[in-house]
Amino acid sequence: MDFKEIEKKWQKRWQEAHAFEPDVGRGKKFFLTVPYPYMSGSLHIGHGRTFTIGDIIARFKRLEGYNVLFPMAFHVTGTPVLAIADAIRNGDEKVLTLYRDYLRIYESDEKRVEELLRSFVEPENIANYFAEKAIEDFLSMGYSIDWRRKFNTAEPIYNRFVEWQFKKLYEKGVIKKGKYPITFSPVDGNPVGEDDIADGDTDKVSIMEFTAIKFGYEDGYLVAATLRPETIFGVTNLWINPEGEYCKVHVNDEIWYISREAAEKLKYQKEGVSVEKCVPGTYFIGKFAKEPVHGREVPILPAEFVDVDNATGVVYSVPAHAPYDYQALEDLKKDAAYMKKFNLSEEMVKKIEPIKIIDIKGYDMPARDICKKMGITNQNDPRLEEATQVIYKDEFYSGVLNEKCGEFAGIKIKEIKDEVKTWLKNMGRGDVFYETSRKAVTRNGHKVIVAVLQEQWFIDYSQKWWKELGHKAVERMLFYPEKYREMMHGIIDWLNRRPCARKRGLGTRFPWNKEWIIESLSDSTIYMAFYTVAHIIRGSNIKPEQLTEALFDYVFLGIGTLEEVSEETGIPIDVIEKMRSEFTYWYPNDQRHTAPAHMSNHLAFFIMHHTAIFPEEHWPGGITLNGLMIREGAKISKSKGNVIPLAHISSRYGVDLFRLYCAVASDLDTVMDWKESEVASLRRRFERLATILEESLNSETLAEKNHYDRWLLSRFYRRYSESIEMFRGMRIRDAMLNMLFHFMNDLRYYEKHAGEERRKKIVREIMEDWLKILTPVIPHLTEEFWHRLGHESFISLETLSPPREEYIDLQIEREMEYVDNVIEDIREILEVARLQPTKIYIYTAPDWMWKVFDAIKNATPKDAMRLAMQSGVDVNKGEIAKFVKRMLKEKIQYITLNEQKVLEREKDVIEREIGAKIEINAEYDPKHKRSLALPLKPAIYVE
RNA sequence: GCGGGGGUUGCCGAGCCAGGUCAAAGGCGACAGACUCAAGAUCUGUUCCCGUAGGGGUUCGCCGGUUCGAAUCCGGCCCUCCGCACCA
Repeated sequence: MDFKEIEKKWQKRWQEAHAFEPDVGRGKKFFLTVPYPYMSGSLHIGHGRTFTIGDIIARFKRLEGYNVLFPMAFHVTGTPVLAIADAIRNGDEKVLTLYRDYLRIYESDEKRVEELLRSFVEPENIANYFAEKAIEDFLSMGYSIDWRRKFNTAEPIYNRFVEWQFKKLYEKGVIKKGKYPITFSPVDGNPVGEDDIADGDTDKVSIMEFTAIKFGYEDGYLVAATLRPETIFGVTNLWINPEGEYCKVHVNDEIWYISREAAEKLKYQKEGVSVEKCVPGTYFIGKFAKEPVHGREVPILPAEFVDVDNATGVVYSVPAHAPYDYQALEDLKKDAAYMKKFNLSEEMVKKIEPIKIIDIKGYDMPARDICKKMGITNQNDPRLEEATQVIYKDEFYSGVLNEKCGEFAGIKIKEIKDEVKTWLKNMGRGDVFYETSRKAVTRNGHKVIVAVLQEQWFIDYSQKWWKELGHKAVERMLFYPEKYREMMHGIIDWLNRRPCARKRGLGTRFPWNKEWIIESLSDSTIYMAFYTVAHIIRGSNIKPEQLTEALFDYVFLGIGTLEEVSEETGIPIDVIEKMRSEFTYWYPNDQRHTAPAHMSNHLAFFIMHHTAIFPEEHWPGGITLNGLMIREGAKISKSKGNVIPLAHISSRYGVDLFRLYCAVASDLDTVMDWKESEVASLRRRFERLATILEESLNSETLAEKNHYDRWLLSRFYRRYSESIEMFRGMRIRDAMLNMLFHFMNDLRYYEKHAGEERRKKIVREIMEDWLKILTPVIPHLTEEFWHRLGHESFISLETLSPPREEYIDLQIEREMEYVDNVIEDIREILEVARLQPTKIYIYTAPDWMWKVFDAIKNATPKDAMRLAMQSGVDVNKGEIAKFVKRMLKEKIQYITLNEQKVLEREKDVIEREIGAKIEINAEYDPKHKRSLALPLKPAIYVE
């Protein structure tokens, strides 16, 4: 069979017939979405898993009789394609090579490749080209998508929709403006994300908030930074790096003294910062500054451990609780020459004693204790970092501020930290200084600092009413796997304010400030609603400017009147009515299927924005998720060179085979490994299926049914019925394993007993039902056979037949199981006893045993003996007791069965399997085996 | 750090949520046999250990607990994977 030809044929026929373009109002509906892909390149098999599962769900829902809408669009919002276009314009060889490779997936003419590549200097061209190719890819995968509704997120009509969304959010009071710290590259003049930072993916850079504490000094403040503001009560001195350079900085109307590096950073963190002059660190050493709490004069001392490029470059010393401070002070006290170098009075330095301000069990003077314990003897010992961590943790969780801390005395550190911070700020002596969690540079080697955006726009998710709505929605939704429900509750709790606009990128301009572009995740939260009307907007030639707030209010929220809206927009009443009815028919989005990576951003926003904007009946119905796809154990990535484009699936593997692999290779929730060896063995299985189906095409059905037929039909319809339930419960893998692997094993078993010819007939008997249950996963093959059977309709649009319960016959299945058990027992005996049989005798249990068995069939082990004795059989009590004990031990499940009859019937089969003659219940019993027989477990004697 | 998973017999991977019928599905691999000139495909059987009669023994990350009984429930420990805000 030419699978490729079959694929193409049916894809074309579906398209020509507009098979998957559903209209409003045909019975119960199901609206399924999968997030649109970002179009910066071609799609590969990793993406393919999610879309394929989505399509399988859509197709199964059609089988169940739903009117299914499965739309798709393209995401082009954001900066990546801009960066790519820039790189191409600048002749970046790596990017050129990458995109040349992408183009060669689709283009065979090298001249055309170069031509297209040159066009990619325009970001829109990249997005448009790959979006167009993605449609081809999706079509070639047999996805049942309604393409009439496609759009991309840079289109004016979509921009209007996003603007509307933001207006709605603004009305709810969740769009806000404020300051926000971000990682930033001063050289590039841009914010930097994880992707822009060298090793950012493996070694994350986070933003640390230091408390800057102002120590009175000359005409201003010497500003020390700390992560432990509560230790201010224990300050004994300040540390300055004598090798560093420090500057006098005007911060609005204040004067700060901080390191040169810190001054540079501060310019990006505060407004009104200017540097007056800089001097060497030595300039300050030996002088005094006033600590802010009591105004004590504390000396400024030299320390090499101070990093001028970390926070303000000024450190205040708390030798009682900070190991670095303790050790630096000890070092200094011992080094007379060093003190002399800086003209420090030895007496003054030696007088400095740690001030203990935190009481904690197990420590006398924490910093000293730990340095002694670890054997640290100088301030350059790298283990000081570890010591600091230990003390910090211990004090944070179990330390209590003591009487030296004024109003904060007696309170645990973890409860008081933030209050001390606020207290200092309110006194005008505390401020915030942001620093990166580690030294970082961009991929181009430019320094990364923390900058504070002064006028950042946010969506404020922190509001209580909103979170409550979010939780309520999550509670009502379907989640599969179920564990993600709890996770989503957690994410909603954690959501805070999120910047929603940036200065660069493609997308929608921010309605209240056109310099800003709405950020790419914030513009993709409720767009499923747009699918319901996109084709009407396009089909009726509605201009972007006609898409007013009033129009969308009417269509999506039912606010206003048709007449008013029609008058305002100039859109005919019937068109607006159509839009409104499309929306109300299709909404809510019943199921959204994607990957778990989207949980904490997109999916959370998806839920939250729906709850803020739409009434409850239009909130999302459910979220289903599938894990990542990897290849031969490795992550799929361009850099690894192990990418298989979706466009190559058809020729390299076959689409149905790929879809089948997606369905059965692993559960939805687990990582799926694309392994060539597994694919190959699945291919054999798939081709075997095709052969079996093909062989039955022209076969007659069975005129009369024997017990083997009844057995097979029973197995089939039981599996069929189970699989429908599995599909409903999103257990796609189990459903398919059942209908394919397990049922094909049944067929093999059947063929062994009933023969090949009969198999062909019985397959013909169940073929329509079999094809239907398989069609969501392997639509092309099933469509082909469906039509070869003479059907005119598309199987893709057929409805499942109800399982034929009348065929499900547990008795017949048990009988076969019984026979198999007998065969297996004989085999085991032959093997263990190493016998070459000449003849085998089988003895079934006597009638009285069956009577007792029947009496105790539902009994608990406790009651069994009593019931057995009361069963009224005329056998000696000891016999009965012995029998009951054996039965309890063997744990034989009760079924009614005439053993002798079944064995007689299957005699030929057993003899063939064993390769020896058998005799049932013969008088001959030389080894007295007959007495070992139990119901359903006959005694066996081999000669 | 915060949050969420997972550790099962050669490998992959079910089962564990609703404890017993679990030596534990299915696939792959391996071995033996049938078919074939041969190979491949297909089919049959075996694949934790012991066993000359259908039996017994030891397993489901480690330690302990609950129970008549635990891969399955509870507690602790070790290891591992994933997500974490301006990035689509």
